[in-house]
Amino acid sequence: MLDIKFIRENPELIEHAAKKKHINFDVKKLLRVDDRRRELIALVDQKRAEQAHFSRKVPGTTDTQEREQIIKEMQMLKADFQKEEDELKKVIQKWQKLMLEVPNVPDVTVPEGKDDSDNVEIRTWGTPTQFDFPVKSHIDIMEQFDMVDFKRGTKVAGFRGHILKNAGAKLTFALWQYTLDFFVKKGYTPLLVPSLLNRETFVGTGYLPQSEDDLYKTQDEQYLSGTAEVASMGMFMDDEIDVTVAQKYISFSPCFRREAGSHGKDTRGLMRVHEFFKLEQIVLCEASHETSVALHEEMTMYAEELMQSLELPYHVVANCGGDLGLGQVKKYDIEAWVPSEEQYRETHSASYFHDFQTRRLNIRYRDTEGRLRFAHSLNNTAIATPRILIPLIENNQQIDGSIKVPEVLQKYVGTDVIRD
RNA sequence: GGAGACGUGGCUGAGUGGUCGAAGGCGCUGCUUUCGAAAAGCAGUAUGCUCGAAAGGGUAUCGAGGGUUCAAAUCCCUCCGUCUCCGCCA
Repeated sequence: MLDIKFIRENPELIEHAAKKKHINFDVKKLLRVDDRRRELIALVDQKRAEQAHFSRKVPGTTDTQEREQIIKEMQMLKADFQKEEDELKKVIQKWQKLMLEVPNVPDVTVPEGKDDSDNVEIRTWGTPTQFDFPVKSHIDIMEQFDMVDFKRGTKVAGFRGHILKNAGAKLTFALWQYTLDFFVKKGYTPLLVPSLLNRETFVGTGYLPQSEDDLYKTQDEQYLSGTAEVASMGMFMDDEIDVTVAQKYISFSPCFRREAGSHGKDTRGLMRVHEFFKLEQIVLCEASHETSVALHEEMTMYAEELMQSLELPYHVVANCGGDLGLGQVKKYDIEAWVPSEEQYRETHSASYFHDFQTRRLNIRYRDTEGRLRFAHSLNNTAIATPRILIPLIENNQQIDGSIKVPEVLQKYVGTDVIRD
């Protein structure tokens, strides 16, 4: 959500934002509703003031006749503006609905484009792994070592179901523990948050009402979140927080995604599954663009550092306007090299929002002048399993069929090579 | 799942239809006093919307939403949450 005053003063910026993000949004319609809203507020406030003026006379009036006269007058006054009061209620509802649809303004450095094919590579690390033997996919390797059971996974969970076994499960636990330790050393506070959440938290983080189709919903009107970001931001809803020093959290949760728009995409393997696990970086900071940018770069750097420590070749792309969410100002994706596909695939996604989320969630802090302000929020993947297993296993396959374990993971896995 | 109690400002705690955004206390801020501090005294101390250049004005908000009424913290309904007891389960 943006500040209505800002929207009113800069309608052309919102228009550009919608265009750049390839989102349909009619600013003029919002402004018309806002004009009516303010008109009605002025009118109703004035009538209410009149009413309050008379109302205050009632208790001091002991004369029954006079008293009844005042009440009669007030009855007429009330009947007079009941209509406007009812309309105001409706207009405010309409206004709030539209306000939730206003896109945040993307940064000028965000490249133009309509989808992920227009994302721009900004740097690479490492070189795509070279093999002097036929490369196997993670599916073949993992099935060979009984690290995964897709057949029984779909038996119990349906389409995209999978069960991690043996080294597949061990590697996963190792990655979680390693990543948690990594970020705790960076000063992040660990959180283990729920995924089964109420609607408000999704509206607050910007996932609803836009992406209703992507979420699983329960019969109790709760939703399953696709990222720990939702609970980690929602936990501060309506709070006054301290961001003298940016608050940094490393947050773990199961994640659920319906993948409604991706039927037929990545149907095999661990690339795109309905249920997975993720450690997420969540940061709340003061309302300063410079601070947001600096922290955005920092959290991206940390993720890169983690990838480097795992010895995984990757590149970083700046997401184009059309690939940004409603609330995102700017986003970098980290994509790891996947040998079997001979291309980079997304493993991390780092974005900042300015006060888009905190305004919806009402998360504020006091600045040095003592004024209440909406904080800024950012988030980035720390590690997402099982997806990260794909580049991890494929890039580390050996000619003898075994899988090399990256050095940093060895103490967590308990071996330097997986061979049976 | 059953029975009951409760939800008021930063905290505590009054208020059961009318001059109540809300007494008192605590805390906090400023001033007075003091060499300084404490204590004391005085003053101030919520947030949103809206009008205004500002000063300031208006209005809304007592868990949330709806209703009754000229008027709701107070009455009615729904929901959410907390606590106590019982039951059930890990």
